[in-house]
Amino acid sequence: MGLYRAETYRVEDSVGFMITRLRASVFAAVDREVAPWGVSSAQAAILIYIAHGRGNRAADIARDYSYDTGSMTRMIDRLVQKGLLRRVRDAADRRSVRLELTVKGGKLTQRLPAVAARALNGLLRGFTRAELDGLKGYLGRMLANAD
Amino acid sequence: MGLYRAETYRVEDSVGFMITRLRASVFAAVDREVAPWGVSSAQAAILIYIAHGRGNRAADIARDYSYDTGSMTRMIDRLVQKGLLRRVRDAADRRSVRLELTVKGGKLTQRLPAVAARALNGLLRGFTRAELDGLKGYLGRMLANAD
DNA sequence: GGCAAATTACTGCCCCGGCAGCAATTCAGG
DNA sequence: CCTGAATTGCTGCCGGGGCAGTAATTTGCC
Repeated sequence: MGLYRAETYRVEDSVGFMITRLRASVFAAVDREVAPWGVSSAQAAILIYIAHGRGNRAADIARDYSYDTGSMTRMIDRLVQKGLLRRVRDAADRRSVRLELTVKGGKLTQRLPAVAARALNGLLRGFTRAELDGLKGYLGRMLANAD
Repeated sequence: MGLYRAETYRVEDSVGFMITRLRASVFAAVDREVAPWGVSSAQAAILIYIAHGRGNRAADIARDYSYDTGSMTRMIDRLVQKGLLRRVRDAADRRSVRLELTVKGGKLTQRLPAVAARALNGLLRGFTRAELDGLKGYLGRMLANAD
């Protein structure tokens, strides 16, 4: 009854394999673009999140990006070590650590959206707006099925 | 001119973010299914490749799956350690190591395609054949743009 | 008010994967 | 035949990410 059957299953035909490969390509493309600024694509996503004022605690990012909080801690470690982010203990709720962009981090982050957009547009060469919406619709439906 | 613009760029709207999330969901779904047999989704893909007789050297798998050969070495290490795979030095070309399924590995691998198919079908609930083809078409076009 | 439950951050341990560099081996051209 | 190039597999090092467990703190409920 399903679309994939055991007898004819080939890894390379599976949508899982294609997505794994494409994810690697997206990472590589964005990494290439942001590398001159000394950050990775995953790090850039964190910086943009904070710069947009969407939240400033590790738990916020972990929730919105579906990340593990343990991974977040280490991700922030790397950004702090690069001098782009600062940890400030929250006086009101002392369990929390507020994340603040340093001056250097703020300047850098202004550049990142344009750079990320360029990388994605390269991968979407030849796509119409409607096709992108169609693709995102398919991805959204699979994500909904995953819950 | 591109579909994404710096001024309106939001990480969660980007197709890159959705693909990253979906890849994690696919991994998690397949991992859940194959976990009872003591392997991961990535390991299952290697075993299926070998069982299908598509090639039996690390370099073959690395090429067809777009993997790094260093990663392959470690992946094979884990499968050998679990007693599912055996390394046999090739007498004809002594640079090569032929990979052979052990009896235990062969028995296990027979089960894997059905299990992987079930996981994918769960993620594709509600998809028609045409929609799956449409999705794969989009993914294929992005992959082609990445080269 | 006091105690249980939830939240936040962190840590250790694991798997996955890229890059660069290496040694052994094979192959191809002069 | 011999030397340089290519291939194969391995290693160290790094970033990314999940899971489980822990300590500190806050919150909610009796």
